[in-house]
Amino acid sequence: MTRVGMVRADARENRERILEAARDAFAADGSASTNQIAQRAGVGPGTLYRHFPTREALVLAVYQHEVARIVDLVPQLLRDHAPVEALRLWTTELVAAMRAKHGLGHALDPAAQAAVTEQTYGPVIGAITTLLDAGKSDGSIRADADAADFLQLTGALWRAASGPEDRSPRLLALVLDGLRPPPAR
Amino acid sequence: MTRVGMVRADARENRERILEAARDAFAADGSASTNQIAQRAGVGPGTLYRHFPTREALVLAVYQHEVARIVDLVPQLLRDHAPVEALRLWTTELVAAMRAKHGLGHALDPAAQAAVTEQTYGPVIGAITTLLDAGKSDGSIRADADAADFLQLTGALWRAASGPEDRSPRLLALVLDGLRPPPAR
DNA sequence: ACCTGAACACCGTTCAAGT
DNA sequence: ACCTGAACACCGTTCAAGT
Repeated sequence: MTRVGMVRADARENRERILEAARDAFAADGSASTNQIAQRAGVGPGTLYRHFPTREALVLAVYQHEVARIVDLVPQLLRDHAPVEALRLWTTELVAAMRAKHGLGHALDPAAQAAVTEQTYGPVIGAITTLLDAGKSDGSIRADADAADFLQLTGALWRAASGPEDRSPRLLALVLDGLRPPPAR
Repeated sequence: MTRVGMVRADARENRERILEAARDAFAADGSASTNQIAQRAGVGPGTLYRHFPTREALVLAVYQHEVARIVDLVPQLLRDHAPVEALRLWTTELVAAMRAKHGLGHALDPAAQAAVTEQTYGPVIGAITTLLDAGKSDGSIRADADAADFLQLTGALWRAASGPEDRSPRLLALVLDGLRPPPAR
């Protein structure tokens, strides 16, 4: 009873091992070759190309995997911390990941970069919205705080993180202060 | 009487032709190969590498050439236009050039990108300072306008220019309005 | 001094042959 | 259905041989 969507176990395992090898290889060197990654994953180059039809597709998959991981952090953070602190920790994680993966971006032409943004924008906005809503509920974040605005500012953060000294924690603190409700009068 | 710094005429010509071929090739396709460029310039690959020891060095030279060209535009613009209009035209040119060369940036690792910035920052700040000073002299630009601030805002401009519709002219108009002196009271 | 172009090691990608 | 790995066209870069 073979069904559509049925995948052989070895194929699924190979896919996972290639993705993992790619993540490690890219972390060490953004310009790691597909053949190197295939070898590191213990598969032939043909197998890599069966799962990811171009180098770009592989890079994109690594990005999406990373974004999904960070988005999934939200519930745990909200369980363990107050909303503003959860938002601070989550944003720190996001900036660190963007910084680590930044070298990868250079391997992508503008079209591919647009694809990444499009694929990841929704989930990231969703995560920020959840975090902001938690703060709005308990009054620690002002009611008109906007997720898209916050993400825009986050873009400035990772540029600040790329300098000689990492000024991003200070900037992040500043932004978070700006989200606090105005003092009652 | 051979002197240090003496260069054979054919060498100088080759250098210029390679640079020109590289500029054209990169404009069409940021990932044009060095061998293609050498062929386009009518020289052997070895000649290209004699003048530019790595691909990166060639890309850097193209950038610097372009920035120098734009910086050199300033006197002409100030002769033909009022300071604020000169600044507007000059910035438009800079943003257009940055946009055209943006694909090139992707071919550079972060270290090389830092090198570009370092090499070009001084002259660009100089050009902006000249333009702002002209406006301060005739009272069309406020006295505390700062060249570094203006350049920072320009960075945001070429990001705005990369979107589906080019919002940069509107943003530039806004920034220029901000440079006007405060109304007398 | 400088130029040429064959050559090198390696790249992303393909595909015939296997299981 | 999926995997292997030799092979292809091309990349950035080098270097012996020419002028």
